Amino acid sequence: MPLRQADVLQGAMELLDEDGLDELTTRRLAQRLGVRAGALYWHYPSKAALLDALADRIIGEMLTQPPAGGPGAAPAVEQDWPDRVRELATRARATMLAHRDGARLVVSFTAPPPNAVAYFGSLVDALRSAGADAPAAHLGADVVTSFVNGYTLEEQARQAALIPLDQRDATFRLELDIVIAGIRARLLRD
Amino acid sequence: MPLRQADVLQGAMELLDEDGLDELTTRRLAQRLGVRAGALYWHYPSKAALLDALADRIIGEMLTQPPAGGPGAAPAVEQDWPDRVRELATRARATMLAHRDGARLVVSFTAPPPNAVAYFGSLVDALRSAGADAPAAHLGADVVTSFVNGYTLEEQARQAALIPLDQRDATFRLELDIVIAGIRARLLRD
DNA sequence: ACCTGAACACCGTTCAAGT
DNA sequence: ACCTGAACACCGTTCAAGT
Repeated sequence: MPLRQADVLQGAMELLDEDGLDELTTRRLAQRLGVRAGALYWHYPSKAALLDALADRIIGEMLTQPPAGGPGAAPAVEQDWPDRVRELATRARATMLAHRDGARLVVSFTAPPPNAVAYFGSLVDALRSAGADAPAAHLGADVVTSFVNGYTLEEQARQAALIPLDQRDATFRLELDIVIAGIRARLLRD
Repeated sequence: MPLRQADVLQGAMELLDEDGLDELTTRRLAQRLGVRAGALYWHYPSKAALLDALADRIIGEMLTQPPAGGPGAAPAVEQDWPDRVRELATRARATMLAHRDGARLVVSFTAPPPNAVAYFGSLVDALRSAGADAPAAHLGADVVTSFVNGYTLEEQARQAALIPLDQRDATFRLELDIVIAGIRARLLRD
């Protein structure tokens, strides 16, 4: 049976995880799919478009459920905003680290794809729920995003396997808390 | 007269600024230097090594004079630590923006080259002078670096020319101040 | 010491033609 | 609708041989 777009994307994901971004060529991907390189252009207009779709798929893995009590939720523990921001930031980093060259790929799209917009929106919502107005929440979401991307990009580039993961986790957590403290001080008390 | 390593680096810098990182190929660089591609390998062992050198040269442009009153300096205004951090962060962003694909290139080296180490050291010194102990200063320098890199990378990627520069400058400044406020709260008062 | 010539093993992309 | 075959215009890198 013929290839569908989803098969191409799936193959690209597997090739990325196995061999990394530099080995993810149209020819190698085509070979893995049992097809010639030219065939890919029936499914995606360019390699760049395929990589954008791949980035968006990875970003999709960062998305969590909305904050707390939806309909039928226990009235229970409302997650406070720092915990919500920590959850989103932590998932973003973990997701990028889970894929070879994940940070490099995620940071390389040209126009923000749907899931990137959704992710950013979750961050904005968390800050609005804490009392920030729209411009402030946008600013805060942007600092968090920039920090997480910059941090993870460097971590992944320096093959940080030299430092054990739990230690890197702790450092990330400490630095993230600095950013959160800054948001509290400058955006939620001014 | 024959080419020297410095000529090759200079040519690479010019080609980067004119045409961007994707057009910076060994063949095009060689052509600009009046030489065949293979000749470059007498000066640099690989294209990656050349790009590392180029990144380090750009990072060198971020370095400023050490903080304040050296020998013979006016006893005058001692720069306080937030201003020093702001200066370093602002110069880093401005330098990356000044070169086409500057952020992408700076963020892509494998092992931190000399100027990157020096730059990071300046940031650490600024925080130590503010009373942070060594681990805290390191943490703080790292948050600033991650933030600046993540921010500038995205800014430059999204061809942010849509938004006027002075407005982007203002946003950067606001977000940087959030990071600085976090450092003050978590590293200089605990 | 520094470079050429020529090759090797690749790339992304296009497109007539096939089924 | 989906793919092949074959080409086009490139890559980075190596290395004998030239000067």
